[in-house]
Amino acid sequence: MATIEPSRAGIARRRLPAAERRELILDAAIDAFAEGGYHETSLEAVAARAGVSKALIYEHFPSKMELYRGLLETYVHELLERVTSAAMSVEEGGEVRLLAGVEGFIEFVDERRDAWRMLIRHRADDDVAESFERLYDEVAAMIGALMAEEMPASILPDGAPFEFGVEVMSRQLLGAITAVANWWDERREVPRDQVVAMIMEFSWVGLERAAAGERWSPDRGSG
Amino acid sequence: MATIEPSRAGIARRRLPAAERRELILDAAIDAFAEGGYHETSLEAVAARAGVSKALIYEHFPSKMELYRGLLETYVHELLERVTSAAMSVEEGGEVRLLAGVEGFIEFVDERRDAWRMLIRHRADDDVAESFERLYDEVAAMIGALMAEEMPASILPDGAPFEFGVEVMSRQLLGAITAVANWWDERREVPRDQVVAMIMEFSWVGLERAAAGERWSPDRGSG
DNA sequence: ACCATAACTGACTCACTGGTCAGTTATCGC
DNA sequence: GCGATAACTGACCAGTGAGTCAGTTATGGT
Repeated sequence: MATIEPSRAGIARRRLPAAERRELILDAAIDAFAEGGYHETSLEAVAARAGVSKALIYEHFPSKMELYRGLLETYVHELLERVTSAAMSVEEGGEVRLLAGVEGFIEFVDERRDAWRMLIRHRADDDVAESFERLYDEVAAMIGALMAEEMPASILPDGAPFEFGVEVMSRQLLGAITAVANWWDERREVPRDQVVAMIMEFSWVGLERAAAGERWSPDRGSG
Repeated sequence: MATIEPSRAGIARRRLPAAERRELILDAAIDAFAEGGYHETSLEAVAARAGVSKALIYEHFPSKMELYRGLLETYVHELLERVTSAAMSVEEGGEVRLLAGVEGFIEFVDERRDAWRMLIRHRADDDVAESFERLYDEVAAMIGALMAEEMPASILPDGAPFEFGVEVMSRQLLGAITAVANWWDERREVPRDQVVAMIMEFSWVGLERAAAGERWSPDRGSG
């Protein structure tokens, strides 16, 4: 983006205060990692994109890994925060709350495109995968908590433990949302509302029935 | 697994016919890649696991990438084949067919644990990601085709093109299934049938309603 | 028995990249 | 002005890993 040529008035090229430079590096890093993933992106490439030397990056971050992980944590947190606060902002539970949460999620994907890509695309090595799984776990847990409020205690066949069913349900929901988000990422022309609607269409009815105590049973599938 | 020590009777240690050795290398490669992903797994490690020298691998495969991609293609194909034939083996459509497809999918995950992990875990670099996306595309397309048979022409809000809604629906389904499969991968004590039931529970009711022409509408979410 | 061939290997090259360090220079408080 | 300090860099190191090659040896067909 910003070519660091001294064209821009010639002032303020080098010697930024640490905090600012740090920010620029962070920006460059999101771009770079979103584009290529962790392993494919060399620190040199990040440095080039930020218009600084690789060595400078080490003055701001202890290692490539920490830089990446920091980014991850930040955005995992932001996504989580958005979904949670969106869902909590409505009084009612159930459908309305789910809708709010989904909207918060999709909003994040819409507005923080690079961040989303970085989160979802390449999970890099096991170290990072762990951070990434935390996103999944936390979001799923949150969804689960919301769902738990209004679900009967036995949505799982054969009376398995309660949280069990909720856990799996929320993971499926998250999986479905993620799938749509990724699809959407290459079809941005589809309006946001429609994306939300498609998610609700697929997910809500199932959850609603489950909440009402209706259960799918294998017997139904044999006639 | 097979330590190549000449302990086993001492016979037939080295000098296998090419086809057999190739198979052993392939097996070792699945294990290795499933465990660590593409980038984290060195060819040397694969070689060690197969009990041969790295150089020999190059007598069977042109590059690490080709080896990996070959594996991917093979299992993508197998998964696809399983799901398709399972779904096609039932006469009826709708729920029964979905059930069969899901069962086929979960069966694959169950029986080909390593292959599943290799497919899902680390998508490696863009080259591989492309192959991987094909899996998603193809499975989604297949599911979509099955769904299309019995869905009304307008499950998408605002009358967007037909395949559009089916495409997204099938992706959500696939996303949900994948999420459950990954969850299950660390909880193998849960019986297979229960996993299938949980998927049906979440997905079917939504699809069923959609098939019946019921649509979720944003209006519902405002009261 | 023997040799042509195919299986197989050790030891190498080469490129890349994370990380370091000694040194250079802008900048800011005085 | 002028040092002290903080921003910044080029050049380097060390580890790693893909891919190669010249050569060794088992094996099966005659």
